[in-house]
Amino acid sequence: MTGSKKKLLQTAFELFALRGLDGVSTREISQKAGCNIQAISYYFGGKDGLYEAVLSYVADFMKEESKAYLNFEDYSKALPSLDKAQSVKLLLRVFDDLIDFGFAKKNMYVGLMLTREEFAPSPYNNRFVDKLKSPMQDFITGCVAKITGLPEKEPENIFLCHMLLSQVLCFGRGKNILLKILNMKDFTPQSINLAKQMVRKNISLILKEYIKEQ
Amino acid sequence: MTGSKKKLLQTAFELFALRGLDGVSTREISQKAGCNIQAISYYFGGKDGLYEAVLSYVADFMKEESKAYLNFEDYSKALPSLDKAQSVKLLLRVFDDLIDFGFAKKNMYVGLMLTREEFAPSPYNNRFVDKLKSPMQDFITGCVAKITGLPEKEPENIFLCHMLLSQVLCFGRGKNILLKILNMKDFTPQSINLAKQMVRKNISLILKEYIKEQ
DNA sequence: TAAAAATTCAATCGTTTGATTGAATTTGCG
DNA sequence: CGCAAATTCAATCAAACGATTGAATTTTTA
Repeated sequence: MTGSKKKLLQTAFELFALRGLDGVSTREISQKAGCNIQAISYYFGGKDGLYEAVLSYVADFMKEESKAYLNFEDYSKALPSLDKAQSVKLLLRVFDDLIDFGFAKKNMYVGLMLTREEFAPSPYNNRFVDKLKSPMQDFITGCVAKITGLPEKEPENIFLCHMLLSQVLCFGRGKNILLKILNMKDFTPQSINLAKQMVRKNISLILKEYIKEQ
Repeated sequence: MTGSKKKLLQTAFELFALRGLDGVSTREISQKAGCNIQAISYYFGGKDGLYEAVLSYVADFMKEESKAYLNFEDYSKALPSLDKAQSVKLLLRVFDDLIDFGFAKKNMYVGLMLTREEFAPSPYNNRFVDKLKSPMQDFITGCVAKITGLPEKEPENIFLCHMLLSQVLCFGRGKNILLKILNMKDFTPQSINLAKQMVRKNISLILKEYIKEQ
């Protein structure tokens, strides 16, 4: 990939993540990328094409990132051979990783983009859903169903997954709000550990209760 | 308020909630409101003024709505005279109300607007923060601190509040996702009750654990 | 009812938008 | 080198944007 193309993609990525498709003009993008406006048409066929390329870029980044961890397809495959205790352990580890991911500074724009697309999906949103959202969703519902004994598609299981996941993702999504409340500039490793510890504690508490009821 | 002004405000409210300030043109608003473009300048001084007016309108709507319930200032005032069990009860009732609010169809655009402003605050966002967000935040942190015995401003207390609240708000925010997963068109009273019941169960579980540890 | 105020309207302003043109320049390759 | 492909550029386009003008109309008030 040429320098200009890469620079355009990176610049557009950050600007789109911050302000959305309608909030950024092609002129601003090209200017901040240090190249001509026409390059957008040349490389991406236009503004929409650039946005689509950005989404693909983010999806690929996540895929690459998840080679080592957060590989939900592999987790789902491993699930059948695990017992309940092991499933709980895996789920908690995944949540730990998700919190690390959400807090990592280098993932800031990725997080913004994912949140933005979740709230107001663009026509190219399937880039995320297929490669990312669905595998994660599938793993979590399957894992939780296994732990609780609930049918996977039952509303109670869906709601439970939704609630558990929201407790994890709220740290990535609410970073700025939390920093403001805590009157801090950045999260310390200690506070990240605290978040992970609290998630582990509360979620295992909830799951244990479900196991107890069986 | 004249007919045109009201119609403009209502139309702009729905369009801004769905697509944001940059996503809607004054022409579309005035057309769908059934009046001239110039009326926007006449009544609101321009597009930005209209957006500001929409935010005020939403804040007032929430204030009005919360006269009967969700009155966080009153809850905070009542807090000192409550014991721990009563505080838990109040918190759970507030969460119940929040879920009802989030699921109510008539609050759809309000919910979108609040979510949008939370994710990407406009310059007029203080309309919400002052009238709504802060009182809610204050009540919850105070209430939870009282229940758990944690200092109100301690990171652990802040994180806990954040996690608890996220479990509640996730139903309002994730409505569409949930409906899609559940393959449903609308939430039934039963499923709303299920959500409330699960929130009550999980949150009281978490809080009880904190009480136990003291 | 007549004057005044409030409201609505069509027409148009200057700007910004995304996109295109066609030429200039750089790069890769025999 | 010399040619062709790839890339970059300035200049410009039509369309959409928010805003304004000034007249027409309706409503209010005395």
